[in-house]
Amino acid sequence: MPLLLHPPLLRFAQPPGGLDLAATLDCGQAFRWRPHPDIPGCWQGVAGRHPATLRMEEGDVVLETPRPEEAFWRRYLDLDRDYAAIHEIFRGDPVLAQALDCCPGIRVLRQDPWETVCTFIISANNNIPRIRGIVERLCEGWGEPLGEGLYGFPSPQVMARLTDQDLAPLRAGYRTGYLLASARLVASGEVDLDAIGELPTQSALKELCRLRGVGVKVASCILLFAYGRVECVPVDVWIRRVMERLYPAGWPPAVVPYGGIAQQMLFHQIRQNPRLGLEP
DNA sequence: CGCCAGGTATGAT
DNA sequence: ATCATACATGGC
Repeated sequence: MPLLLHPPLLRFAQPPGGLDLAATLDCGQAFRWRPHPDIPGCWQGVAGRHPATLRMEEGDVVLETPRPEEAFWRRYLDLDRDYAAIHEIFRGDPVLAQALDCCPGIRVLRQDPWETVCTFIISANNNIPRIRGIVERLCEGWGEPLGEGLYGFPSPQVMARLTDQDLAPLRAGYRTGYLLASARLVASGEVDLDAIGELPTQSALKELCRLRGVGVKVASCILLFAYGRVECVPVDVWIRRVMERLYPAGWPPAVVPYGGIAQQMLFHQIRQNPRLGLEP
């Protein structure tokens, strides 16, 4: 069997601050990556309409993908952001220093906005394995075939024409209606996801909340995980507990501009060890 | 059976 | 404005 599913190779020199693929691709910000069944440390999946297999080699990122779209992947993996400098700031705070020891190479992705809208609508009051399953069935049913059993994420135009019955196989429950209503708002241009990228964070948040099934928390996830607004902090039950307990006055001032990255590290750490947020 | 899962929408104070 | 409750589904 070929080692390389997607022969054309793309290689990026070790980014500042490093990259931990497992921590980054499997930490609850993206739902379409899975460990390669045979090759340890290797991940395969789809970003938007771009399939790929990823692995690390001596600190470098190595990507197998049908077309070598370097700019796309550089942006997707946030390789141009200096995480080493951000880690330096986090080192000044005992809690974040500890989180950093736990997951040093975690990065915040810049995913496709529409895909992120949908995956986080689905995430509400749901668990991660089930979110994965619903997203997978959505793409297999309505996404563009990309070969090798992979599918792109269906566009808002395609989803806007679907019915409740079309999406019944997803088993998404009441979120199905939210997906369809949101697809129609985006497809009609009533909510403009490109324009939102140019808005100040507060206005962008408000605009995203016009979508069905999108409240403040989901909107924050979209700004953080699709638009690179790393100051945005999605507050779920876990993070709320941690913040109340450990940062009653909010982040240290130097951390504020990178609160979303700090949040992501803490979330990852909690998932590995649920103690952090809970006890005295 | 009841509880929970990266919440949100809705209607009542 | 704040607060309680229902909401589909599946795993434990």
